Amino acid sequence: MKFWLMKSEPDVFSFDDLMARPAKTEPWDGVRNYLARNHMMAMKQGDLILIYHSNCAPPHVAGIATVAKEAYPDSSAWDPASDYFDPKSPAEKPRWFRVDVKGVKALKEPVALATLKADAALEGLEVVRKGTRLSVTPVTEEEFVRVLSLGNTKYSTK
DNA sequence: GCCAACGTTGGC
DNA sequence: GCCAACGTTGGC
Repeated sequence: MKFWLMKSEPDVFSFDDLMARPAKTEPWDGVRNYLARNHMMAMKQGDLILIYHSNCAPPHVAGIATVAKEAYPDSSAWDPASDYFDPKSPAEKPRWFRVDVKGVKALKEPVALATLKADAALEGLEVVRKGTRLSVTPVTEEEFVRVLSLGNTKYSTK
C-alpha cells in the first residue's frame, strides 16, 4: 500500500463535502499538472490519502481518504462548459486522468501547516517546503502515521 | 495584497 | 532547444 497527500481548497471542495457525498466518494477532477497526474496514475485501490486544505487560515490536514477507483480519463477535459476544459485532451486521446476518492474519517484534531513544519519527523513532507504547489504528492507510511498521531487520530494502516 | 516559486507558452 | 515573459498557486 502507498500513501499520498492531496490538496483541496475548502471553499471549493472540502473534506466535509467529501464525507457528505453519496458513498462518501467523489471523482477528483481537474488535476492539470503532469507530475500530479503521474502520481494519480500510480495510485492503487485502497491506498491511503491525507486530505490537505490549502488557501485557508490556517492551512491544515483535515482527514483521511482512500483510493476508491484507480486512474481513468478525466472527462471534464472534453467538456467545453467545464472550468477544466482542455482541447488538448480529447476523449480519443486523453491526456488528463482522475481517480475516485472516498472519505474515510476526519482527523480528530486538524493538523495545521505550522505544526507540520515544526515536526522534525516531517521535514521530508512536500507540503512543508516553501513554494510547493503540487496538488498530489507521495508521503511515506511513517509520515502518514505521524500526521495521524499529531491529529490525535487512530487508524490502522495495515 | 504581496510576493516567491515554478510550470507553461511562444518567439527565435 | 533555449529562455524570457507570463500566469497560477498559495503562504503570509
